[in-house]
Amino acid sequence: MRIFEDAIQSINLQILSAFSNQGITDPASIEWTSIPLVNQWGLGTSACLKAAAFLQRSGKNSASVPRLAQELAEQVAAGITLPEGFSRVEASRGYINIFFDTQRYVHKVLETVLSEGPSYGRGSPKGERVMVEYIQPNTLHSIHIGHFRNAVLGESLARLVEFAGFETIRASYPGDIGLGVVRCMWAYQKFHAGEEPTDVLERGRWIGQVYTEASSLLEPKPDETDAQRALREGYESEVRELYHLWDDGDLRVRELWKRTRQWSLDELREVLQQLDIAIDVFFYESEVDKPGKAIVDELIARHIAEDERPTGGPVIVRIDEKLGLTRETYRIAVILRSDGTSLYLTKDLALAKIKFEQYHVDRSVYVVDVRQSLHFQQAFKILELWGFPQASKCYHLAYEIVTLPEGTMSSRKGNMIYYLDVVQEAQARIQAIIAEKNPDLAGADREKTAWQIGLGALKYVMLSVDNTKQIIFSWESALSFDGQAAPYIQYAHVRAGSILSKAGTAPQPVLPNYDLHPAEITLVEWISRFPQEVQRSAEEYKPLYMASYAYFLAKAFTDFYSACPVLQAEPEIRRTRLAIVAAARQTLSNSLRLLGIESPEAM
RNA sequence: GCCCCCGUAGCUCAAAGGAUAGAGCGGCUGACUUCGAAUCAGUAGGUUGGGGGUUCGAGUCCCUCCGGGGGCGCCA
Repeated sequence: MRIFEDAIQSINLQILSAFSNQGITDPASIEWTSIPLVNQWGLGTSACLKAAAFLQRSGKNSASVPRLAQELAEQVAAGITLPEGFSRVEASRGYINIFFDTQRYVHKVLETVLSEGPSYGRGSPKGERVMVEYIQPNTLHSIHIGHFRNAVLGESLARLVEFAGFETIRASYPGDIGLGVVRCMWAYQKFHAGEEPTDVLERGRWIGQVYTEASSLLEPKPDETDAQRALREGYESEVRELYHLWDDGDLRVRELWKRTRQWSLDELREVLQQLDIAIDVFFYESEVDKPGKAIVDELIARHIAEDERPTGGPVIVRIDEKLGLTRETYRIAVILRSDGTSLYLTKDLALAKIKFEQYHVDRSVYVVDVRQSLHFQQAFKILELWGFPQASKCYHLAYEIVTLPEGTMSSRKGNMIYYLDVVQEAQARIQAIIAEKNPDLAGADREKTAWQIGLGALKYVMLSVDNTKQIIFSWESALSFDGQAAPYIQYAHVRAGSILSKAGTAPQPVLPNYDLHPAEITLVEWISRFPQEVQRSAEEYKPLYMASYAYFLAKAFTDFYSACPVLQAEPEIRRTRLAIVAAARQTLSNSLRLLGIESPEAM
């Protein structure tokens, strides 16, 4: 909800009515953006340019569009009766610009922010239920920096969608079964049974190392000897045997599986708590294994899938053929192995059905890295062929992976960057900085603050880059805390808080009675844009917009801070500025919260 | 061969089809006796990968080429 929305609506109607008097039907609605290049506060619209183009197109006027637009703008502007809250209207270069009565506008913004507080910017209920699925780590792995990007992105998205007014369900989908998990179980029982450490975080990482070892033992080597190959193939058949035992529900294998799996889930729970992520529902791959197989049977019966098992093949869906596409697009999807065990896709089909039928979701968002794009295109198309209308409401939020300067991370190469190491290093460095810059902040307070800042900085690194772009991780850049980074935003929040606590009096939303400084106006304008940014970020599933906004808001505050004295100002000015500081602090805090980043009181 | 993503300042990245493409880092010059300098002021740096097209208007949309990354029947 934009401030002065009703007044803007009345202006829109006046413009549209002026258009329709001249037979102009395009544009059908008026859009406003902030006016660049002028040091006055208002909104501008290019509606007359569109209208002029319409007139020319329909042959009603042959003048050049810019000239015609300017004439129209002058004519329309002259006929506008400005509602209360606006000071003047002008026609400029084909645009219509309306200017706020700055003092009244500032008053209105301050009133809104200070009365709504933490709810400032919350959208009205949308009446739709959104499920955000994120955090799909394989068990028996440890959480690495790629999982971190996923978790941070998904959580921010969930917060944005929720705050924007959607009923939101946070779903996590740990991969607790599959070939990888079985390989690791195999290596554990064969080489490391009983060796595990007791500490929760240590144990999660330890089993991750066993996983790496298993991968390397089972990986074909280009220069392997016959004996090595025979050994590896022997291992491989042991793994397949183990998978079949799990599949058949063998009690001992299931017990081993549950025990090792729990180590990873314990680590996951710990990490989620650290990241301040409260998952509403955990789906496990193992739970959708059987339902998935039932679905395969159904798809075969309905002639959507083809069973090639009689001839030694798997169960497949010829998607392009079913859709009548001549160019290969969705290709052929394998939905069940020839030996009858399930695949990723088998299980995802079952999970989608559960989301639709048991959770009644209107929109289903999957936060999963870009390499799974084809998988999701296939899954959504199969759902469509299967007859789920909700398939069109499924959205794969594909994000690019986190790589290293020397290339991709992989357990095989042994160059994994683990979340726990990075966050620990970040906290250590921040503690050192606090010790130097703010020695008074000590002990447990220093540790807590260092945690808020260190983790916040890492989260911001993940959120301030578009999800379509790779992040090349280096310790150097990830742990750089200067400039456009979370600590800058947090610092602005702290500075604002410091002024308020020194002021002693509670800020009130006063009506300013002096000419506001440009830095004051710019800051209040940024504050006023917050609700729109919330909606935009949520509707386009782009936490980046909020990350970017938060920085510009902080920058506007910092500019104000260095240009406008608050506590030493004349009483009337001081009262207004205190309210602006309070509103800025509140909006900074709300923005950071939507990014999943904490707002420290001191730093 | 087919599909998807990316290409913007030296580097990392922003930019609602709109008015003169913006930040940070790095470079250079300055500012702490001031509401704490995790900061600020100033300065340098661009034919938005090339070429066509649509539009009154294109970094943004379409086509094409180049360069980089990813994916493509029984891994997830």
